[in-house]
Formats: sequence, structure tokens, C-alpha cells
Amino acid sequence: MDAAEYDLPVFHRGGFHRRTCRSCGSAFWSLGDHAVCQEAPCRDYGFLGHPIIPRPYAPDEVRETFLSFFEHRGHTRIRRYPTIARWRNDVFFVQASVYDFQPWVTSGAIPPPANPLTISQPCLRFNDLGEIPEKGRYFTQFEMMAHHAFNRPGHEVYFKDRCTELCHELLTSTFEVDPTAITYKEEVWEGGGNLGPSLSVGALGLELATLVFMEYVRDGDGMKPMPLTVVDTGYGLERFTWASRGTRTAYEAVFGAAFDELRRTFSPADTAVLLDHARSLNFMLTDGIVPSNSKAGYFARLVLRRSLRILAKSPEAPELVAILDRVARDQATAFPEIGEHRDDLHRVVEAEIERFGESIERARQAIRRHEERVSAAGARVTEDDLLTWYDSLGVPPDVAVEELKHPPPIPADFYTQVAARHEGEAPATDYAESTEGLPEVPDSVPPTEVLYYLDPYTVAFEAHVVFAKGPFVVLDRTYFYPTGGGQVTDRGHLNDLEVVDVERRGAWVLHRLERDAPWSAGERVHGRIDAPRRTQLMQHHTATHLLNGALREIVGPHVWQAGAYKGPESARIDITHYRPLSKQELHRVERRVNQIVREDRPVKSYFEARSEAERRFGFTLYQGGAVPGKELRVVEVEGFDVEACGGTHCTHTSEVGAIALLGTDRIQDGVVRLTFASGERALDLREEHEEILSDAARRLGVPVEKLPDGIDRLLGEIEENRRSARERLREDLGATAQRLLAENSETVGTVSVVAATVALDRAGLMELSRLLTRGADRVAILASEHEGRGTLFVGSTATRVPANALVEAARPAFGGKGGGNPAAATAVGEPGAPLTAALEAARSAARERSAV
RNA sequence: GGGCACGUAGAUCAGCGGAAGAUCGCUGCUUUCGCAAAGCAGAGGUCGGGGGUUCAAAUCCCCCCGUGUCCA
Repeated sequence: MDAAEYDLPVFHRGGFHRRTCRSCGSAFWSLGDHAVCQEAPCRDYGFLGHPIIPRPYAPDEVRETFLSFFEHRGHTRIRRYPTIARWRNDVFFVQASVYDFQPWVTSGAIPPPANPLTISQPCLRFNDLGEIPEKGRYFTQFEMMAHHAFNRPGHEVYFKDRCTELCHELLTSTFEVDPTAITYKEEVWEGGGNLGPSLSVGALGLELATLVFMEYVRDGDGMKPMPLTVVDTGYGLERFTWASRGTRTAYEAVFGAAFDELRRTFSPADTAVLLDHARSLNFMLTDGIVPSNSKAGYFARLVLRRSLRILAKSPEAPELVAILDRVARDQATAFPEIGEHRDDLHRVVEAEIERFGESIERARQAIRRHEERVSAAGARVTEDDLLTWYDSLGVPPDVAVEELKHPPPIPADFYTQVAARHEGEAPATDYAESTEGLPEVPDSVPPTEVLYYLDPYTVAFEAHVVFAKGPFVVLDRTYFYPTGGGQVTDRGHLNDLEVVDVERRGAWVLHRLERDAPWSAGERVHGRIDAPRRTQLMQHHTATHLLNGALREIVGPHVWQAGAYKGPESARIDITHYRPLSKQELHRVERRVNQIVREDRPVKSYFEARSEAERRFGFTLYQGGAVPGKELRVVEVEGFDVEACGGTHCTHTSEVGAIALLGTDRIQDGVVRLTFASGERALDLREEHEEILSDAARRLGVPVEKLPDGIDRLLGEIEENRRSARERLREDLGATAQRLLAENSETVGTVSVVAATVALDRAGLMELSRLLTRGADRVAILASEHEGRGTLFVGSTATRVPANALVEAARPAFGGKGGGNPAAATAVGEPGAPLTAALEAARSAARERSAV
């Protein structure tokens, strides 16, 4: 990055000078006389005991001071975004304030909620998990205070100079930091294909803030200017608090009294981890994460289980939920939502604790069994076993060792070895929305006016073609609903041509026809939507919202929509929940939604400013992972459920008709799927089910209500038949056995040998042999022609006459393949092989061995 | 989303190419006034599902499904 990028008027006005850090080699600007930049590791922490900010601040004070500073300088204060980044598919959590505005605001696709704005955004970051608490300053949950400006061509808000000026004023006049202590280090920021200069703000060894100026797009090896430039700042709330107190670690400064309380039971390090993890968990659980074994839920499980292991160290340890509540008290001043729904949150946590206990118990048993088995074989448990157990049973090595009589040493680099095992695994792939096969639409084509938002009932309309290529047509206006929000697309006709697909692409709605469009731009066409299909889709979509509302009400507010699909035949909603739904819960939900349907509540769909909608309804609006634009489309079922949603909806709940729950599955740890139907389809399916039932009853010859009895009777008969068939076979074989013992038996020495040719399958041969060799010193040699292939079967209870040896001896006689053990052996020959010769060979081998 | 482990009797699991097992539970009998307990006998398995290799598959290979766990 060119040095001119950092040569800001604010530095010259203030009398800053530019130096090169003797330690890291980076250039920095300062009013003081420093040989190195004022950040670790270039210099030590100089503020421990000598705070950078001369008076102590509480975290809440730091936040309020920061936000009101920027509010008084023309910024709009914005409420926090959820910590779960539902609007993005490349990350799970918000890790910086700018995540709130990526990708749509930063790309210029939609306007920011305010400009300029200021926010204090709670973030979650788990990459430094291992660094807690060693370095004394990492948190899994932290707040990034920020001021952001988004500059469009012709609408410049502010950029590098003003941004740095504001930062310096905040630090020196409001927080009273010694101006000469501060250094602004020149850095390059790059991320998400964008890059730009940045300034890292440090004092007395502590990095307090970063000022990032996104102004270029990566273009091959070079870069080109972005049409929209972004001021992206980040001020660490925890860092400021620490800087104002100069305590040994940031944790003591940030957690305050809660730290001192827990410190009585735990080491400083364990105390820090417990409090940090409690803060993370409170945010994750409040924002709708259910602990699970994959995706975002895994991080909740990870920090929860780490906390439990620490708690297990002390008999005086409080319950985990008590710690969560204690931390929530401090958090709730700024974020009251953290304090809501404590009971439900406790249930989620308790369920997870129970599962962890079961899982550990299962693992302990498996470990003990494994050791018994290997020691019986004269071996010992290995280091490798420890690795496998950690990976597959979730047992940390120290826990495993407790269970072992002869434990192997725990390798010092255990977790490095774990990581090595996971190397070369395919990384998580985030799918990009596929626009493959869709044509490029020139920018000159006017955006499509979408009418289905305003009026979901109109199914016939006139419009003009504005673009056509192959089977794709863009109209100036359309009522056709494109794929989105889990609702499948409308079907219908444009003039006489069938519309087979509808997709949104940028500002346009593309209609895909059954064949190439015969029209050119400017032509007028008549659109007709398949009305029954649309009606059914609307009913399913509104029913989804009703179910979501009922589930949150009945199952608990930890329920969030984790996905949905609304097809013409049936629909489904996936929800976050920690165990399968019970029959009772399902019945209650079904009754509740149908009650809402009967109450005929109005369903209002309207656009509203994002901030206003959030203020009125809270974050539960974002059930579908909504786009954080300036305006939201709100779908409100009066007094029951409110969601941001772009779908087509009924205007009254009664239009949904009836809702029938069809089934439930656990599709993933922490996610439960409900399948349902509404409207006509609900009735159709009920009829189909009744038809199936009455058909089954007719076939069984019982009335429908006696069906279970009828089935029991039938199953009983089947069982009885099976039993008697088996008995008959046994009797037959028994008779055969007696006959053979009487007629085909000879005694050689102490061994009695039976040899005969029969016609039985493999199982029959086995059974007969068993009967013939009941008792000691018996040998049965059976030959059988079955399904064209000759089988020789030998069973033996005579130790001197191993069955496999006889088969071995007989095999050359008929070219059979086979083998076995001393008790039983078989060989099978090709069709036409001389089976009798084989039988004789086995018999004489038996005689020979018996006679010895 | 990927790696690893696991899926065998009602339950907990063993067996890991050659004739499906153990323990608990269940049923019956013996013993007891009765219960508990003990002894004896017995019932209960498409060895998660589907393909393949083999003379032979619970066992080896492939694909699904389910569960657990670790990692993104």
C-alpha cells in the first residue's frame, strides 16, 4: 500500500511525526517520541498498575460514553445485531461489527440502516479458545464498538481523515488518554476480496482500536477502486475497560465483582474461563443456538462442556445455570433480552448437561471393556487408543487415564496429534446461490416491478416484455413468485406458453418458458398464474408461520426456524430443539394452530423500517434468516407471530383452512422437522389416510376400530405357522436322523460314523448333522445335491476326527472348494462332480483316523 | 460440511470369515405358608437396510440409514 494512503491532513494539522518501528518495521504516526510502536509485542504492557485511561470505567460506562460521543457528532445509534449470523452462509457468528453489513450493504446492494452510524456489537469468536486465559486478554464473547460510514459516489460521508480525527478526539478528550502515548501504526487490511489501508491504534503496549478503510477490490495481482468505500472501525470495549483499570488481566477489569465471587472457589485462570464462557453461552442461547454436534451448535456444546469440566474440579462449585444467571445480571443492563426466558434457557442447559453425563458414562464403560479385552490378549492400552477415544467418544485423555489400570503416558503434544489426525479433511464448503444457466441481463433493462408483495390474490395480469433470451423472459411487472424463502415458484402461462420456472436474479425476475420465447422487448403479454397451486402455496406458507408461533409458545422460546419448505403437496418446517417432540406436544401444537385458524386473525404484510420493526418485535423477526436491509417486509399474524418474510401470504388465518401435522423426524442433532399440510391438501391427506385404513380393515375383515386387534391376531397366526413349520421340519429331520443312525452307521474304535446321501439345503444339512452328532465321538458325513451343486457336509464331535480334515481328504475326489473347523466343515463341487466318490473318500478317511 | 467410532436377544454388550453367544430381565418348574433368593428348564435374533467378494459373511468391500463424538 502506497505511503501516501496514510499521509493524512489530520496528522499534519496536529503535529504528528512518522517513524518506523525499530521492532516490527512498520511505520507509525505519533505525537510522542517513540522508537517502537506502542503495541505488544513491540513493547511490554506499560499500563498494568498505571492505567492508560486515568479514571476507572465499568463496561457499561465505556459503551455509553463511546456511543454518545459519536451520537453527538452526527452518528445514529444502532441496536446490536444477533450474534448468530443467520443472514450469511460463510460464517456462523458475528465476529466484528462490519459483519452486520456484509455482504449487501458493503456491496452497495442495499442502503445501510443509517449513515454514519455507531454501534456496540457483541461478537463471538472461538478461534482463540486455547489462548483463554493464558494471554489475559482474549474473550470468546466481546463487544466491538464502532463507527461506520458508507460513501457512495456523490454522497461522501467521511473517510480516512475525519475518521482518524474522531478517533483521536475520543481517546484524548473524552477518555483523557495522554496524546503523546498513542501511536497510529500503518497496516494493510484485506478480507472478502476487498482491501485498503488501516491504522492500528495503540498505547502503552495495548491495541485499543483498528481503523479500516475499505476502498479497493482485489483484481488479479493488482487492485481497483471500489465504487462504495467503507469506514470500518473496531474499538474493543473490554480493552478500554482494562485500559482504565490497569489490572493484571482484562478479566478482572471486565467481570468485576463476579470475578471476585468465583475466585473464592477457582483459580484465576478457571474463573476467567467460566465467566467468559458464561457470557458466550448467554448470547448464543438467547440468540437461538441449541447445543448440538455440528455447525454453530457445536460451539455452544464445546464451551458448555469445557465449563462443566472446570466445575467438576471443585465440590463447592455452583451450578452452571447459577453462573449463567450471575453473568446475565451484568449483561442485562445493556441487553435486556439476555435476562428474558431464563427458565427455558435453563431447560436447554440442563438437557445438555444430562446428555454430557450419559455420554461420559458410556465412554467410561467402553474404555474399561477395551482395557479388559486387550489385557486378556496380553497387550496394553496405547497412546493411539487415547487419541481415538478423544475423537470418537469425546473423552479427554486425563479422564480416560482415570479409568485405566495400566494407562499409557499422555503425549505432551496430544492436541497437536489430534489436529494432525484431522489434517487433509475436506473443508466446510459454503454453497453459493447458483445462478448457473441463467442469462446475463444487461444493466439497461429496467428492474422488475414485483406485484405479488402487494397483492397475493391477483393471478392474471398484463405486462410488457423488457428482455428475452432463449426461454427466459423479463417483464416490466409480474405477479409470478420466484423461488425464495422456502416457497417454491409459481407456475402458469405467458400467453399460450407455459412458465416452468421463475427465478430472481438481481433486480429482475426471470420467467423460464417451456420453449424459446417468440417475443421481443416492448411486446405486450398476458400472464396467468396457476391459481389453485398458488393458493395452496400461500396456505402452506402462512401455516408455517402459525406453526412456528405455536411451537415457540408451547415448546419454548429457544425454538427457531432452522429451515422450511413449502411445496404444493406438503410442507415442512425445521426447528431448533434439543430432543424429539412428544406426541402430547404435537397434539397441543396442532390444536393451537387450528384454533388460530378458526379465530380468523388478520395476517398483515407490510414494509417497515428495520429499526422500527426490531424495536417493536425484537430479533425473533429473523426466523427465516432475513436480509438486514433498511426496510423489512414484515408478516404479522395479529397478536401471535411476527416474522420478516418475502413470501405470499393469506390475509386472514381462516383462509389456511385446516392444518394437519403428518409426521416428525430428527434430521440432525438439535434440529427437528415437522411435516404438515394445510388447506385442501390437509383434507386430501386425511381422506387418503382414511381410505388406507378402511381398505386395510376390509382386507382383514374387521371394522376399522378393531384394526389393531385384527393385526395382532394375524401376527399371532403367522408366528404360529412359522413355529409349526419349524417343528415339522425338525420332526422330519429327527426321523431321518434315527433312520440313518439305524441303517447307515458303523462303529470304528470308539467313534461312530454315519455317512449318507440326502437332499437338503445348507441349513438342513447343518440341522441334521447336529442331530446325528449329539453325544461324544460321533461323526456325520452327509452328501447332498441341491440346486444343481453337490455339497459335502461333515460334522464331528470326535476329537481324533476333525471335520475339516475329512473335507480336506475328500476334496480332491470331486474337485470341491471349501473348508471349516474341527466341528463342522463343508465343500461344494461344480455341477456333475462325483459326489459319491467324495462321500466314500471322507468315509475312509474317517475310518482311518478313528482306528488309530 | 468433513473425519473417527458405534449399530448383534426386551436392556447392556462379547464374537470380527467356518454350526449366533454372555449377563441382567422375561416364562415355566423345583424349593417356600407367601415373598425374596437359589437351582433347573425354556422362550425371545431377517446380527440397522441394500448391493458385492467367497464354497462359506454378524465378521471383508461399496452405498445408504440411524446414534455418538471430534474438528471447521
